[in-house]
Amino acid sequence: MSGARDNPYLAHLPPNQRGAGGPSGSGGNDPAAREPLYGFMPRRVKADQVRKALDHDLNAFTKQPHSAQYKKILEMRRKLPVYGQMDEFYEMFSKNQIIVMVGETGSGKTTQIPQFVAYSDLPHTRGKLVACTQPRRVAAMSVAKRVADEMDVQLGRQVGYSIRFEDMTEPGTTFLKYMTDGMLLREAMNDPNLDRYSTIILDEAHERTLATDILMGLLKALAKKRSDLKIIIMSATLDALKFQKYFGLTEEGAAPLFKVPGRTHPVEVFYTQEPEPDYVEAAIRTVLMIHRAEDPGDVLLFLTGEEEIEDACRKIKLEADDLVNQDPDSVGPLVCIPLYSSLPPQQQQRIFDAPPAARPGGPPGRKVVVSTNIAETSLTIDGIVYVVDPGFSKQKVYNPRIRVESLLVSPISKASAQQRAGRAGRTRPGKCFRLYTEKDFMSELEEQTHPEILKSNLANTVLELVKLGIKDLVRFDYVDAPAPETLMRALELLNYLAALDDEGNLTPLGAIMAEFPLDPQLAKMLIVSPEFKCSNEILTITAMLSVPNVWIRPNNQRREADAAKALLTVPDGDHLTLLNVYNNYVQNKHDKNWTWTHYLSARALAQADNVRAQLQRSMERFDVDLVSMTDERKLYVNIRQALVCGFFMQIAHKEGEKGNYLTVKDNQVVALHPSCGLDTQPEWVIFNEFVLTTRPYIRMVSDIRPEWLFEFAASYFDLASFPDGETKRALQRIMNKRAGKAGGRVDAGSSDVRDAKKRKKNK
DNA sequence: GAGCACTGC
Repeated sequence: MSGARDNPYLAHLPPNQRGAGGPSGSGGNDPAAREPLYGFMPRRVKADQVRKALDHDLNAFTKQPHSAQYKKILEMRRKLPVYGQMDEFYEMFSKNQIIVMVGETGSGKTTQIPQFVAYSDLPHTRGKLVACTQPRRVAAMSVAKRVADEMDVQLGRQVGYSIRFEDMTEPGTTFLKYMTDGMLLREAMNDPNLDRYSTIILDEAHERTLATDILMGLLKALAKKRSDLKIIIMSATLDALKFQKYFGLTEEGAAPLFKVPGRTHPVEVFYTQEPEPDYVEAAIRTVLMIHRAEDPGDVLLFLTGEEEIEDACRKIKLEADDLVNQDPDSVGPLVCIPLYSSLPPQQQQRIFDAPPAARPGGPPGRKVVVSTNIAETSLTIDGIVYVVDPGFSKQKVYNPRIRVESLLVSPISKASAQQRAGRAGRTRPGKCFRLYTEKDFMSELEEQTHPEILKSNLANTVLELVKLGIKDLVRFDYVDAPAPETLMRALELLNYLAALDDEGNLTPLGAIMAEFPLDPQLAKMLIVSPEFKCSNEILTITAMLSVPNVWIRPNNQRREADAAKALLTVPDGDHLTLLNVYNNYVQNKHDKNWTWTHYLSARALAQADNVRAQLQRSMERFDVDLVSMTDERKLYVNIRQALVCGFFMQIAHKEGEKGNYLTVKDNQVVALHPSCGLDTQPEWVIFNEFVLTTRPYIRMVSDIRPEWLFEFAASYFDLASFPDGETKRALQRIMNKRAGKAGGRVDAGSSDVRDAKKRKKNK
């Protein structure tokens, strides 16, 4: 590849001057005065050239004069640690295809490195883009905005972002794109070579999200195929060596490491002398100790969940008030603010309030934020000087045997503890109080939090990988390989859903399922629903099942909330209730108080609306008809039949009269969740969720007819494969009764929808 | 008669 030929800025130069760098000085005819990128050769750019371009009167990418704001921001950028390493960066970037980069908080890597890359790749001259992925939507949006300001361009033009529901880019103009990792993975499904990109940067790789892990595997393979593609993996320090080894393209070689110092303040860490038997009690005690004895500065306490947090906030407030009552001069006023994701945004904003003002002549006030892990990565609170870390968080665990994900309060990792401590040093030197011993920290805590790929049901991921053309899932080059049983369970499910054939190849149905941003069961149900003349309703139910719980139940208004819920409940099943709630929501959209008076989450319902619209677009794209029927009784039957086509593996059978159910095949004893709206206890039910809390519950439950199981999921309900037991005997009785009657229907579970459509059209 | 760590498509 010839740099000179690719670079339009060199075209007007005689060949002997090409690549020599533009002549300096300014004269009327000096091309460098009109062209900031004069003499730049893709991927051979030096830091000196870039510094000159940044100081140029004209914007390198728009050719417009710079704004006054640009100069101000540039001064701030010059102070970032990463800015001082520009020479080193360009040297390493020019010589290597893959770089691993570590930079602590405040190094500026997320905003600066993609810009550095843009000056080297010159993607705008080659119809390419530089991508930088983020695990979270808000990060992608806010970083893109910041970088657009730094580059003095309008957000959505040269610099943009792409997240679900919002594509803030302009094809042909945008050359620097921030995006969620999941979004890039989606793009890879339709463009496996990711040809649009000249460089791909995976930021926050140490968080090890499912999407980032899969992308790392894909990019490693892609690097061998596309020598022009450069890759940068950005991570926290502790994981760097693992990534360097993983991305070493030769047997012994490791990818080079680029290190950027952070710019944070020191944090002094304290441990307890003895293990604490009750971490919540110890945490409250520590917060009050800080309030009495430490200098002014806000406190961040990490707890595990909503209930624990609300409880702790009440207790801290009570005890702090006690202190004031005993001796008004001893301590200042204290506010305690809870923080967790299901809190409405308005209440989340309270964490940014200033601490309470001191009483006249009294000690200064203090703000205490009591938070889940959301404050560890997703939200940053300035002004925190003290962190209290009991060392626990709720973590997802997956049991592939019974296909159940549950949440368990577990000890955090060293990496997580370090991240928490770091939250104390953002504005000035801070202190971190760990409510465990130093010995336990050293010997008991794991180095890293387990990556998501080891803790999740992989049905979705496996379908994506197969769609990406990965044939051998077991031998795919994972950074950390999931348990073979997890992969087997996923393959089995996809085979029963007819997304994969018996050889593990993608079926035409599976190819469509992969295009829907849904769990495979939901995708299957939605795609077959036109056959049941209820795709309009199934679309709504699918959207409602894909968003957080829409019901709000405040502790002090439980009865009112339950009464409001009863008004919208359909006794035939929770799925029909969801449909009813959505339809009522749409009918009452003009009434701003409607969601509030019905104890419904406006946020979740708006999200359902959004998801529904997106899914509807996908349906149109793949010719899945949007149909409905007028006979309501028949409609309710058909909806539940469509449910069976997706969730036939989640059936339970009533055992005895005590309200116990037994799940089919797995034979787990479960109960209907108390939130379930059924007015009777039907013999056969279909459920969406299995939750393990005080006892095993099934949630989102609807009444079904057992005959449907044989009718719509014959291959799964082949009784020869069933373990002996009451469930099998009950199914056997129904089977025998059916055999008495003549005829049978096609198993929709294994038929191909597109063929079915064609058959219909040919009639 | 009870929950919902956090993301993402």
